[in-house]
Parts: sequence; C-alpha cells; structure tokens
Amino acid sequence: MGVNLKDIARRAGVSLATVSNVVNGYRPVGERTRQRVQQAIDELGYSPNLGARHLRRGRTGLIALAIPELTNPYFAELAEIAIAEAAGLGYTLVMENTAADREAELALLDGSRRHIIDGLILSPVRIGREEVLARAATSPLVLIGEGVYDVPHDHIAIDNVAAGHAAIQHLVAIGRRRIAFAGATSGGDRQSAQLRVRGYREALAAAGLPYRPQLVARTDAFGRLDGYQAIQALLALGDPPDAVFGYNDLVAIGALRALAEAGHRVPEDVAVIGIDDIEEGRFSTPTLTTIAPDKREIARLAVRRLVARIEGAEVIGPLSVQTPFRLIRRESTGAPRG
Amino acid sequence: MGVNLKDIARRAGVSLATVSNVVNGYRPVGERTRQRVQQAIDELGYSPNLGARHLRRGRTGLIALAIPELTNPYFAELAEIAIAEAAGLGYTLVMENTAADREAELALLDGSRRHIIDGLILSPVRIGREEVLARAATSPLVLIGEGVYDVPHDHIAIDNVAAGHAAIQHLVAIGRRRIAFAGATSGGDRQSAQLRVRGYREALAAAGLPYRPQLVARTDAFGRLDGYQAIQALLALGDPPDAVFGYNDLVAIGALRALAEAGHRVPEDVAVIGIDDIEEGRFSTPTLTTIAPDKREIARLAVRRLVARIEGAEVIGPLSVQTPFRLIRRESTGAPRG
DNA sequence: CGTTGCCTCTATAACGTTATAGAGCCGTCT
DNA sequence: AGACGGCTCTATAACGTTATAGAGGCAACG
Repeated sequence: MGVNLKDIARRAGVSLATVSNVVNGYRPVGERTRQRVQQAIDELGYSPNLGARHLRRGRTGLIALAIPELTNPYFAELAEIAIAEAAGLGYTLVMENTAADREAELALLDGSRRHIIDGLILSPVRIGREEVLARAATSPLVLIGEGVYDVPHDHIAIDNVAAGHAAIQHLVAIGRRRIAFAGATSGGDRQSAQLRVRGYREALAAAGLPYRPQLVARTDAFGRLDGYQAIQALLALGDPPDAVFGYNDLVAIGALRALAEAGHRVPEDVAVIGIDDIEEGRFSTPTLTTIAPDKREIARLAVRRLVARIEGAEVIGPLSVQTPFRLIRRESTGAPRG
Repeated sequence: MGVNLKDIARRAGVSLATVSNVVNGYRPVGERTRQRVQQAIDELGYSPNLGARHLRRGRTGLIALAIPELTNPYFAELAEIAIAEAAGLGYTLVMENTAADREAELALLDGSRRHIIDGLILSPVRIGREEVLARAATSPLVLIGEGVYDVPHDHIAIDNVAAGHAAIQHLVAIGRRRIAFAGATSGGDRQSAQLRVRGYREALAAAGLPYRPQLVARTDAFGRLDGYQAIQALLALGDPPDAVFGYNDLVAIGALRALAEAGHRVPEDVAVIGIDDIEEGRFSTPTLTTIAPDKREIARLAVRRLVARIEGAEVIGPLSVQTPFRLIRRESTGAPRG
C-alpha cells in the first residue's frame, strides 16, 4: 500500500540496508548518499512500517496504561501526564480500560495483546498477589495505586495508611469528633480502601476518639453516586456525623451532594475531605479539601521505570516506591472562600 | 521470546499452515488434527504475534480515537463507550491525546503511526477542511464533534446551532432576558463554538431579545477555569446577566463557581445551562441543566462506520450524520431539588 | 482398473524491516 | 610494491504470520 524501503532504495539507487541506516542512523552513511536518500524519502513521503520494524526488532515502542475507569478524573489526569512522559522517551502510550473487571485485568497480564506492547502499567483492582505472581508473560510490569504488594515488580503508590491518618488528623484539628468514612469495601480486593480505613481507625485511636462501625459506609464502587448513596443511607440512620472522609474525591463529591440535599451545611454542620485532588474539587461548591497525591511524580516514575526495564537498564532503588502527598485545605473543611 | 506457530507445529507434528488454519479457521482442518493442535496451543500457551499477523494481513485490528483532552469528562465518557463498541466488533481502540494541538492533529492525520492503525476517529479542534482534504494517508477517517464540514469522510456530530437554540429557548421560557454566552472563540478554528454562538444569536432574535456583544465572553479553551474567569470578567463589568449559556458543561461549572463566589444565587439571580451532560453536572450544587447529546449513539456510530469502511463494507446513508440531543432540566435553571 | 474429484494437509513465498557478514575501494604504512 | 586498515556500501537471512499452489490419499464413478 504505502511507500516502503524498497521504493526509496530504488529511487535513490542504493541498497535497502543503506536506506535503513539513513533512517535509523545505526551505521554511518556517506554525506552524499545520505542526502540522496533523504531526498527520496521526502519526495515519496516515506514513513517506516512500525509493524514490520517491530517484527524484526522485537519491540513496538508501545506501552500500555491500564486503568479501572477512564471517567474517573484522577486516572484521566494521571494518564495525560503519562502520555506526555512516554512521548518524551520515544514511546507511545495506549490506554486500556479494565472497567474494574477481573477478567479484563487478567487478560492484560497475560493476554494476546502482550505481543504488541513492550510493557504494561497496571492499576489493579480485582486481582491480587497470586494472580500477579502467576503471570507468564515476560514483558515488564509496573503496578500503580491500589495495593498489590510483595511481588517482583515495580510498584508506585502513596502510603494509603498515612494518607488516611493525615485526613483524620485534619478533621480532628478543626474540632470534629463524629467522623464517618465513605467507601469501605466488603471483599478482599480493593486493598487501598482497606488501607485507608486502617489509617482512619488508627488516627481516631490516636486522637482518643471511639471507632463507631455504623459510621463506616460500604460502597460497591468509588464514584459520585456511591458516595451519594452511602451518605444518604448514613443520614437515614439519624445521629449524623460532623465530618466525612471519602475514599476519594468522587465519593466525597457525592457526599457533598447528599449533605446538601438533606439540608446539612458544609462545612458548618459537616466537614468533608477526599483524596486525589481532581480539578472538579477546586470548582465544586463548596470547594473540596483533599489529600493530593503527587500525580505527576506517580505517572512519571511509572513510565520511567517501565521504560528503563524495557531497555534493560539497571534500575536503582527499591522496587516499591511511595510517592509524597499533601493536604490541600479548601472550603469543605472551613478554608475561607476564594 | 514467546511461543510461536513453529513451536506448536512441531509439538503437534503438523505443518505451520495447519496450525494457522486451526487458529484462524480459514480452511477446514480435520477433527483429530484440530484437537491435537488445540492441545499443543493450550499446553504451550500460544498467542499469535499480532505484529507479524499485521505485516502479513495488512491490518492490525487497532483503531485510534483522538480527542483533544482526556481530562474532559465528555470525551472520557465517549471514549469508554467507544472502547466497548470497538471490542464488540473485534477491534482494539487506542486513545490518542491531541491536547488540542495543531501539530498533534496533523501528525495523526498523516503520521508515522498510520501503519499501526487501521482507522482513525478524530475530534478536530485546530485543523479545518483544507488540512483534512490534504491528507495523504488512505486509511479510513471518521470525524466527530467539532466541525469540519464538506469533506469526503464520515462525520458524526450534533446540530450545534439547534443545540444553541434549544438552550436559549429554555432560558427565555423561564423568563430570562439578559443571557450571556461563555466560551466564544476569536480564531477561525473551533467551529462548534461559533455554531453554538450562532444558535444563541438566532434564538435571541427569534425571542425578540437584543444581541449584546458585551454578554459574549471569549475563552482560550473550554475548561472549568475558562468558564470561571470568563464569568468573573463579565461580572466585573457590572450589570450582570440573568442567565449564562456555557459552551459546555465544564465552562458552565466554572461559571457556577464564579457566580457563587460573587454572591449570585443560582438559579434565582442567574440561571446556568451547559452542553454535554457530564456526570459531574448531576452532582454539582446546584445540579446543572444541560443539553445532552446522545453520547452512546455518537460513539457507536463513529466506531461502526469506521469498522465498516475498514472492512470495505457498503456504508448506507449520508456521510454526515447529526445525532439527537435533549434538554435535561436541573436545579441551575429552576428544577426542584432531588 | 484408471480417472476424477474431494478432502486434508504441506511446502513455500511473500509482508517490510533490521542485523550480520562481507565486498570493494582508496589511501597509508612498511 | 604489497599488505593492511578504514570507510562505505551491499547482499541476504532472519522476525512470525498468512495465502497460494499443490501433493497425497481415498472413495466414487465410468
């Protein structure tokens, strides 16, 4: 179909190999020949067939970023940074949407797409240590976010327990005593929810506050609707909390909505805090206090580690890296407007 | 590296071609041989090398969806549907982020990635008719959303003028007279903004309302911050509007925030409407009235058309399709809470 | 009994690229 | 003058797959 190396070679009157060397700069080519070849390339509008190149080289230049949901702004923001970072390193990042589906995650780990991809960054939700260990594919794998620990792969995440601590400490510092958690899970998966609950419980204990199971609301997923329903259910029990810690910003935003509908003022009656620092929380009414992970750092680190492994570079430092986070106080916990 | 056809062939004691036929079902294979081959495949864990298959077949099974920003929920929601639709048709959808960058859009039209992709769905922002016509690549192209019209490619979009009409009619119907538009553009690009402004102007005229240029706020982009700044600037002029029509929901949400900070009540003092029906608007305070395009229809149609072209099927119907939309009234134009 | 045709399977040539081995040429050193 | 080395360039064999042409066996037919 398109123009290929042979066409260029014929046009420039040189061999295939010479054209390849001009394109890739692998071997030196004389200045005169180089120019002739370059001219032929420009005239015919040649661009290399990446499939064929891959077949020969064993690498595609493609890396995948697999996330549980594209419509979660946290992942969209992460992805945008990762795409830029990958491009800077000469790789193309393709997005995979696992839709928080176990089969989809397993398929990615070992699936038929493995041939077309040099490496994978995965944010696992439904699979755990065993599944990762059982993986047969040999291309590099970097895990981000939700917890799969103690596996022989790079892993980038924030310290979820510490993040939970920080959130509760802040709520306690502004005088809250009945603090609810929205977004716990029942199953054994979704490690990070459990870690955040652990942070919540530890911080309550450290502050001398009782742990009240009825203030911990479980959800099936971590979207706005989940937070909304969780808080609605919590309020229906009577005896409302004076603060809500959401599993993430989306859950917290759903909580904001449920509180507003029920006539509770935020932050006067109930303070709300989330995790992720998605842009939406900077424009909501009220604006949302949040634990902000360093998304740039997570995305860059994940991409760089992956590329380093792909290229066989010696990677220094531990496999598992915890990236920093900070608390951003906004209106939902009493920061002044504007 | 991995297991290949040859390994399977050796193990099953048949030829390469037979294995290929078992895998692809292209030619009939005897039952006994099929089973032997299948067993070998299962035992060795074979999956075909897509790169090599592509090289031979001329198709990759990959289609690209290129959008201006991953972090715009409208596109994220669209992408999620498109991914599912493509998967159902046996294609893998890879996302490309043009970041609303002209060079990125041009690169996609004709770029080096063209070899690796069977077709492209593009939401153009910075390029127009000429650039699309000048495209040299021959793989199918489907355009969505922002307007590039009169080109020999499929094009799926809503009727932006009619959408503008509908929004203004609604605001007029609830008694608003000083209606602002947030998100106009200065350049010649960004067609759809201009079409929406046209709908705005026509509907004003039809309602017998004057067109006041000072109520049309230009923005550089179409995010929350743009809407926020546009409305801040508008309010600074004094003489505030009694309604705001945002170019999209993100701009409208930025407007909501600016109005709240300035102490204007929504919808009592100022009504707000957007376009896109992103989930965020169902949970904002107040919830956001919006013109809801049929995202499912847009995404499915785009993918189906593209796949049909790739597979050389006869495509019935006109090149350019306008998908339906509907008005969803929420609190920001006076719908009751809950 | 030879021919025909079907059914299964095989050998092999592509697809477009890169890596390897080596060929040819020219100048320089002994 | 002959040998050597360095510099360009070329011929060619892969990479793993699929499509094409055809080989071999067996049953049915004349």
